[in-house]
Amino acid sequence: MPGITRKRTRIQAENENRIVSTSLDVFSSYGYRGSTVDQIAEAAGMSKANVLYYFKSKNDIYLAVLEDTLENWLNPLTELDAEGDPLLEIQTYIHAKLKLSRTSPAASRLFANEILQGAPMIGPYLKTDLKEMVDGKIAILKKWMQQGEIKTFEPIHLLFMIWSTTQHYADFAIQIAALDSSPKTKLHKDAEMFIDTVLLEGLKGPNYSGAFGQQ
Amino acid sequence: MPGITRKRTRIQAENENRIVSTSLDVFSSYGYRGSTVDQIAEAAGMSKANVLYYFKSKNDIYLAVLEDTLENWLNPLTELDAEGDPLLEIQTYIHAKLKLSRTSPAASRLFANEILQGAPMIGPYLKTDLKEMVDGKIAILKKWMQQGEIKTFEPIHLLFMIWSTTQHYADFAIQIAALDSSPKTKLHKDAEMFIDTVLLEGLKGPNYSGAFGQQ
DNA sequence: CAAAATGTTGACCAGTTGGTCAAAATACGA
DNA sequence: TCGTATTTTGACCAACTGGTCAACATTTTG
Repeated sequence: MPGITRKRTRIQAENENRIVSTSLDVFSSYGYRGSTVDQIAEAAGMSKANVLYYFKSKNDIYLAVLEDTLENWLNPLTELDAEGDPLLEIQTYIHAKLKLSRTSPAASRLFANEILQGAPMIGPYLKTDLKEMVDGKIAILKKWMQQGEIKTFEPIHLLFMIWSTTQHYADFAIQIAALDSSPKTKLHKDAEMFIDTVLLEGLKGPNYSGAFGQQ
Repeated sequence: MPGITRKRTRIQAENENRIVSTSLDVFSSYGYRGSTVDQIAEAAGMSKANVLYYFKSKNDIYLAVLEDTLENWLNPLTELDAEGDPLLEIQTYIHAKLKLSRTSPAASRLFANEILQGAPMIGPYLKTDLKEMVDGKIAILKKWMQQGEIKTFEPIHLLFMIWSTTQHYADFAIQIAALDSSPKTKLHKDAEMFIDTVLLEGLKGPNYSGAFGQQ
């Protein structure tokens, strides 16, 4: 049994990685309920029985995929630095999230699916670890507001706007493709320009004086 | 057979309505694949066989629910008026979408699920009817840009930002609840204030002179 | 190289699911 | 009230799904 053995063999490592990485595509496309172990097995190029030799249930595969993706997906927010220039920090965060949306749309859709279905797996994580990190970042935003660097508002809504706006390009890619035929590089460049222009300009507070110059 | 008879009887009308309206909750909570006819039957308070007497398949129920919801959900955009004050028109649209997100979160989630799964049902609609409407509204935004009423950018991204930001409060309600414990009325009021403050301010163009006054 | 450990899979199983059908129950018009 | 049309449902079916298992294949190791 792979789980109990002291050392992971070469084949174990290879196959577990293969299952997890190909499962991301499957789960993100069809959701948990909509994905079958047969689909995963075919995507990974092995038999269903073999998939279930490495992960004892479909749910275990799903958990492994979530864990594998979660850190990467939420990482950029940790970089938001209280000591940096406020608007530049926010812009950097936005760009990082936009880039993730472009390079890892499947990860975004995996989470969107999970949350839409009521976050049955990551619900507890949201209320503890994620909330803790978010609370820390909210404190930073509040400080910037008090310093007059950005406008004053309930800070969590800025995070919601950044998350929703950037993730939209991954989660609703099908709708976007139906409405806009421009190539993806142009689309994402335009998106970045729009968000920079509007959001960052709209955030500037009374005492703002930073890398963007006063207008 | 209910579909063929010339007149819909009272009972037919009642039951079909009941099935469609209770199915919205089911489909929006679990997605198409995750919902079962048994769940729908239980939610509607009748036997599965009876549900399938009124709709010949699960897919037909889903289509009826989508059709029933689609119009309502996309309606506010039609109101965006080329002759109105630009920022006021946009603000009105944002408020209408926020209100829908608050009063009909299930509708929002139904579409989010459908789009996430690749829009298998409404894909064609997106490329024709919706695109046509959106193109018309883009033309209005371009006019406002040329008049200097709002900043210049690729206009479709404003729609994307409004859609994503407002729908986020319905689609990601679970995550929001995990991160923010304030009552829903406060949450939505704060959201509206934030979006008004930041987005509308960020949109103002060089020649702007409207209901909001010059700052 | 041989035996022990690990890896692989077809066949199979039980539970679920979408959908059918005949028969019973109810509503309704004359 | 009675006969016809509509409504309702329990029993049933075939396809699908997650998961098991014994037998076979390959890799690793002494």
